[in-house]
Amino acid sequence: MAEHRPTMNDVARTAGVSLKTVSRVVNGEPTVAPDLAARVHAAVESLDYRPHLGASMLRRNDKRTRTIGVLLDDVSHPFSAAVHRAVEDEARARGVHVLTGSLDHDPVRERDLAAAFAERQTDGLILAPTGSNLESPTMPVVYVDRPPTGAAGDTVVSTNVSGAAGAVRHLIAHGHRRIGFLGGDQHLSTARDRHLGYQRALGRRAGPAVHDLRDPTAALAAAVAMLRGPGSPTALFADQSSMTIGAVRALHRLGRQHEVALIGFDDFPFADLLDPPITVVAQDPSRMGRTAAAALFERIEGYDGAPREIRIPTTLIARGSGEL
Amino acid sequence: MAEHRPTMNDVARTAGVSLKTVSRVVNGEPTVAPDLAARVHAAVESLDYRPHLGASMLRRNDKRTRTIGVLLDDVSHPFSAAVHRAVEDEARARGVHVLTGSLDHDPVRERDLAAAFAERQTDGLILAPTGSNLESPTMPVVYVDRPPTGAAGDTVVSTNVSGAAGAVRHLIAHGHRRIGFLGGDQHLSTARDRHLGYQRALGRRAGPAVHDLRDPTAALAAAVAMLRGPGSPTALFADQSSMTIGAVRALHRLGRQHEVALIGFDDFPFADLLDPPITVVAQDPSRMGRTAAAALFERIEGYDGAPREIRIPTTLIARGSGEL
DNA sequence: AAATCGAGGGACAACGTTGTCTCGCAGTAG
DNA sequence: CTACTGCGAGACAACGTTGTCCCTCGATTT
Repeated sequence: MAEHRPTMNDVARTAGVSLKTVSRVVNGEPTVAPDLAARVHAAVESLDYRPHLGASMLRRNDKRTRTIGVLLDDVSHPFSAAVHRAVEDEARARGVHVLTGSLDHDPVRERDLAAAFAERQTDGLILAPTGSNLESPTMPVVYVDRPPTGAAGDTVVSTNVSGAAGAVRHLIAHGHRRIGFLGGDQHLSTARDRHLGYQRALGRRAGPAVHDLRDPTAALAAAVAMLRGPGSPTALFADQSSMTIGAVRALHRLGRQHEVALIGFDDFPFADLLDPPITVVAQDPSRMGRTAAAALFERIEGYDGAPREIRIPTTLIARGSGEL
Repeated sequence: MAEHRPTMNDVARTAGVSLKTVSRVVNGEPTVAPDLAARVHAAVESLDYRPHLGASMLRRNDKRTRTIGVLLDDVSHPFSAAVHRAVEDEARARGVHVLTGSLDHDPVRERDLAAAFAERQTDGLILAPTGSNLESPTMPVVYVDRPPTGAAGDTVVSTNVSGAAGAVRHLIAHGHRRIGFLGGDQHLSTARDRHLGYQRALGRRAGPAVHDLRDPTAALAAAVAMLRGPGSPTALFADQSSMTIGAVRALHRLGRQHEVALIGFDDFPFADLLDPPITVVAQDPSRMGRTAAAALFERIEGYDGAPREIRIPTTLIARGSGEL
């Protein structure tokens, strides 16, 4: 015959009890006699019965799916990956599973995936917003890395302005006056905030700045041009790790890695093994992920306070490249 | 009133058609008059109706959930993260979503998560097996990075033996005779295979070997001990990136990074920026992920051939640390 | 010994959707 | 003018599970 998934009815028949009793046992209700429960468990084992999640969800439509969605820029990027892992750990502690997606800063993908997750009835969403306006979400959402545009919700961000300002002040304290800025996509508030911190620390002395760099290669080219140009800076500030990598490559290519200072925003692996070791403003992506997950689960549990902005402090890790 | 999710019935009422017609429109059946379809679409929009996935799955129980599971060692590890991203891209191209989990080499977690995903009715699973015996899975599974124990299935692996042997032969060709081995958990076939490649290339000349190193710190200590001990090797081979990092730190700490050669299995970010740049046997995790996903989708589509072992070639990237 | 009580367990309906069947109606042929 | 065809659309049942209600049966009380 056609083999079909065993149902509660099948279990009930082999255990010699009623359908409802099986349901009780499976759901752990206490009002079942021990011997019956044992018979049911045995039948479940022998048939390899698994409850049909769809049917269960249908009947008690209040039930959580115990699944959340996590939409980040790129799950293979170290920052996103660390956030993802931290969220997963928090979720696991609560028996919740995680659906993931990489957005690559594409608003269309953001909208599609958010809608798909909504349809799948995830209980909530952790989102690194692309910056386009989003429709008001149909489930709890916590934003991470940057605030949403055109919506409100709990947001977990790094202290971008003060972190960048601290880095630049560190350079100033070591005697630098001409400090170049290498920045990514200005549509993202992180890039804007870090540039703002840079400007605040320098005031009128703000040096050459290049924005909207797409990748390390673009940053490399921009850094080389900046260092060869007139009024060549004595120090560089890079607003994210891919910019920092480009800057490192540029300095090595020019052979000036020991005479031009460099501080990067966001730590990266092996920064301490380079020559010179790279001074960075470290974010704490694990803590950001944990915090975002904790906030999301509070919302899922029903907390209904005003949107919160949670700022995770950055740490200046002086390794030698910024103190030249 | 209690606000509840709009149902097809609500849509039917506002559109002034029957329940079934709404079902037809939502499912894109062609036999609906255009004006009715338009009315239904308008009603769907205005009510923000979303089909209830559970109910849908219940009725047509053949339907795919269009979700797969991906269980890797640690989604924040660069190798796993790259595999994950590649799988996600393949899945997206097919309109499939991805549930993730990090196993941390824990067989309990592997079993729990695989069972949970099965219950959620994922269409398939991509798994980096922990090495414990697993029960025969209830859905298509493709193994990645290493083959399963006590089960059979499509498996996507790197050419571990020949890759490691090639690296060691590279060292031999540059005059090295005493070559130390730094290896991870021998329960994993990757560690065993890479050690086997090392042994094959060296034959009777196999040098000092340390196994079961847990992390870079352990590898650092082992490398220092090895280099200070009698018959100190002139070259090191590290069987995975965390071992390589430990070896790099050890060489730097001893100040011998320019006199002891080093080749690591698995590339890592910025290996080319270190001093000296690190020669590695690069895996291709993106291709492994894409290949695994492609194989999984073939299985999901019903392909039922014998289990395949797909070997993804490694590439020796000579950067300077292995040619001292 | 009769009445009461409580707990275990079963019958039944309902969740939101889709497959099947049927019906109505317009268009066409006989 | 009737009969037939075909297509669009509605009525109804069914998917597997859980909530509600009720019944049974043994134990306790008076």
